[in-house]
Amino acid sequence: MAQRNKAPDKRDRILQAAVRVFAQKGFYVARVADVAREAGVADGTIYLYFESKEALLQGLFEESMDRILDMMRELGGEGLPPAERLLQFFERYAQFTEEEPELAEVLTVQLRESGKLMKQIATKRFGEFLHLLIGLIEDGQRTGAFRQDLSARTVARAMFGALDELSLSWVMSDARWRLKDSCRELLDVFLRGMSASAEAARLEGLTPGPVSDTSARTVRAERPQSAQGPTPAKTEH
Amino acid sequence: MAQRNKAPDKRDRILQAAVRVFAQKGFYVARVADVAREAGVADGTIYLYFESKEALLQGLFEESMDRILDMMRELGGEGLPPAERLLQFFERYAQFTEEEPELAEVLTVQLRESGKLMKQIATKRFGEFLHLLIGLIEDGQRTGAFRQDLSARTVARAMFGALDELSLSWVMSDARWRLKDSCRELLDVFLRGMSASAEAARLEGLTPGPVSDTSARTVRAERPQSAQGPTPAKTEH
Amino acid sequence: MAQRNKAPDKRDRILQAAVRVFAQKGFYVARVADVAREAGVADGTIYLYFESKEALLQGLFEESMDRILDMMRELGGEGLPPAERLLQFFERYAQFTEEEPELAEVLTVQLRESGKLMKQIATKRFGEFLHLLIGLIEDGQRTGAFRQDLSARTVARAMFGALDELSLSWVMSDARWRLKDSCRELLDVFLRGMSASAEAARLEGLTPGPVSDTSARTVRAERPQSAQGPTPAKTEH
Amino acid sequence: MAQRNKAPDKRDRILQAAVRVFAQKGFYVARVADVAREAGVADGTIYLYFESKEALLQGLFEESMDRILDMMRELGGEGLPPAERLLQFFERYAQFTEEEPELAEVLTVQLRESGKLMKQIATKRFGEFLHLLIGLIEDGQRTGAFRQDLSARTVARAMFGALDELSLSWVMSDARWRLKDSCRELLDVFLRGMSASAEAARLEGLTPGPVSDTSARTVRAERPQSAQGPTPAKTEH
DNA sequence: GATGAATGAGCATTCATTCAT
DNA sequence: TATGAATGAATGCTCATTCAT
Repeated sequence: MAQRNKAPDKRDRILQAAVRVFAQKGFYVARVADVAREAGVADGTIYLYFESKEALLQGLFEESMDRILDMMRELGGEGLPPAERLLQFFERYAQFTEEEPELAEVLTVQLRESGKLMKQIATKRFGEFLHLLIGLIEDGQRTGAFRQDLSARTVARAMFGALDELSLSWVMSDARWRLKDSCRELLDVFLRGMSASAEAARLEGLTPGPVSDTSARTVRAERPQSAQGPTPAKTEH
Repeated sequence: MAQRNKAPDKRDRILQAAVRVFAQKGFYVARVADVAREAGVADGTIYLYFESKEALLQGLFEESMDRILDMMRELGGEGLPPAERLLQFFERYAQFTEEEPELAEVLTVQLRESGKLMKQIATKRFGEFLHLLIGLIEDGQRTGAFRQDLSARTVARAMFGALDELSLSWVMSDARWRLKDSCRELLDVFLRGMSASAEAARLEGLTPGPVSDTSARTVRAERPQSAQGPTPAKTEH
Repeated sequence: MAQRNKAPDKRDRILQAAVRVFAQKGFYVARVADVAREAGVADGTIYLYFESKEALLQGLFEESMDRILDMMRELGGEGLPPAERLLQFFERYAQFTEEEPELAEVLTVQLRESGKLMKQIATKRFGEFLHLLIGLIEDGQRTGAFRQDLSARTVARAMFGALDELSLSWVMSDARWRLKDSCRELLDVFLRGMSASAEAARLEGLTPGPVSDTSARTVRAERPQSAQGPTPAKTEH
Repeated sequence: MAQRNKAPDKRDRILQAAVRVFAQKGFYVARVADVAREAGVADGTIYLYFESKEALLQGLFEESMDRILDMMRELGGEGLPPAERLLQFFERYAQFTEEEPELAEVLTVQLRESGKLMKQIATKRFGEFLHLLIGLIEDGQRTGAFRQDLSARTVARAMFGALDELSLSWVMSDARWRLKDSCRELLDVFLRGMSASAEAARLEGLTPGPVSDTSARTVRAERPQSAQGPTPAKTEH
């Protein structure tokens, strides 16, 4: 039966071992004995903390996602503009991946496989995660910073997919470029793409260094269709 | 070794059955006997056409990807503007997913898991796929339509990630909205985000219906910000 | 159903292929498909001539043994002394092995394994084979050439074992010495050992008790029975 | 990998069960499950002690041969005459067979099949075994007790073959005569045949041509080498 | 007769899980 | 709590045999 109180360090050691092993071999290929060896405990010990191999993955998933969710929830104060908060979101996501690539890989890959394996488990926390993004976008839409002809859900999902893919490709590649930079670049594209007024759509001030935005202003007039009517009809998920 | 002559229909039946079964249960959970039953053949028959369960997945992956790659390669004539060709790319991707959701699911999920299972197999064809996207973006950058301060590779990867995620979420949801619409919406965001001149970034003319394209021409001034200073430094993968 | 009339050449090709394949891989490791390929026929064709894989071995065994038995039966005229006929027996056996080492190997090895696999099949013909040897020895005993205190059956069996072992070791070794010479050498030992006239040949001093190497000759008294009658009581098989 | 510490009794129980099962059904026909049942353990338990079915046979072979080799190595003191030591060798071999007929059967049969299955494994220990015999014979040749015109290797191999065959026939027959007696009888023949002093023991009259038993002495001219020295040229293996 | 694609029973092996110590 | 030997159900794969052509 899963214990959460006693010898929490052992439980953690098992979880961390599981992260490493699952990242390296994949959940199905990894053996419980592999995790036990990596954790430095006996096979049976794992079953003192987790009911099954699957429960181990579930525990790993839940606790990791909780940490990520916590990290994401304390995004810079509510007062900050949505673009700024999105930047923080992206950067934290990148930072998390860079700091714990193995965990990121497990989450990234298993989140897919989970569609079959533990839909119910993942759904809840992933839903929350997604809703954080959706909320940020909707905030921007409310304040008028972001186009309102977009489905926040669609954009959020796409953002997550893009972010996740960059993250995965970073994790998979041995050569290590700056994931954070790529994420900023990605956000820049998204922000421009979502910008209600063309000139606003910049990473103004967000990117390090002096960036001028001068050409931005001239653009504004346009997006008639956004004015005239939602070019891309909001889509539902 | 796989036979391609004998009874091609049987080989296909097995592949199709594998798609259904793998989509439903996942590769590792699925039993070879499940595929056999679904295909209406004996267990052993599968081994007349594929060397192993893994080879079955590989065959499935390769042939599907080849079809997708073929589909993507014959994108509208070279003369069309990159934005238009990207739209076709997105639409075809969406259409493929809508038409063969089970196959899409297998590819989408396994492409991740493949990181462990069949990296070498997937890499080649997925690389080609990615390069199609990269090529389209680079074309746009060359013609001046797209910003040149972006890493085509990063954007392509992000695009794929976003597209893939939308596709997956569509596949996973039982309710079926119009994936193609979401993809258009997604492309709209990307095109605006990548647009060299803000005003040019439109889906104008791309979406069905009366859309004027006139403003497009004015845009070309080109990549001021890129000139003024690298807003988001190009990142590498 | 086994056919013995039509296309006898095909049946033979299969048998010969079986000899090669069984010799090379062993009966259990060899696949029916291996034999078919070696024979240049389709898998199914084998079953037109033999009821089963086991029947194939049986056929192979029976026909080979029949040839060997025929060869052994026409040993030099009845008039020849047993020793001479034994020599012919040994030489023919050696010759057969040298000429058809693969077949010899199959017979030699399978005759053992056959203890489990086809006791009944082998028994009959092997029994005949053994009886030829026994007959030769008994003839010698009758004529007084050979000691009568030996069990012809025991000696025959031992002879066969020795012959078989030499044959096997010859077959197994890549270097090819003259098997026939070894067999003659072997026979020489046996003939001396069986010789009725050799009064010197005794088991003198072999029985437990105080024995000295030098006293060997003098000791005889200690083994009165050896002196008085058949030293080694005839043993039964 | 095989464990030797944990529960040595269990490992032994498995080995003993394997002996019984392999003896009864033969290695290839026997199922791992049969051995498990016979040993009173679960199927999987076998794999805690042996890597594979084949490794089980190997372990069985090695440990048994080691026991036999040990038994044979401690033959009566070095001071005893070779004939005496050979007797002990034969008797121990017979005793071993009589005491552990099933093991003897497995070794006897598998030693043949091993030509294909585990040549490398068997070779080493069987080689040692053979060399014990060869050594005994060469000792006798050195002391002048045995003829020096014989290849010790050939004779040893023949001895083993004869011994093995007697052993096998004893094992195979349900009726149980005294194997030890047969072996003594066999040794008697060999000793006489190898005896240096037995002037009567000749291959006289064995060569083709008109030979009469009585004319033995006259014939010699035809086989000059037989007269002058080593009658049968020493043969090599 | 000949073929060889198809069959499916059968088995070695694995590994998540248990439980006596 | 912790252990790790033992368990045995589960499964990928093989291959002797069949039979439609």
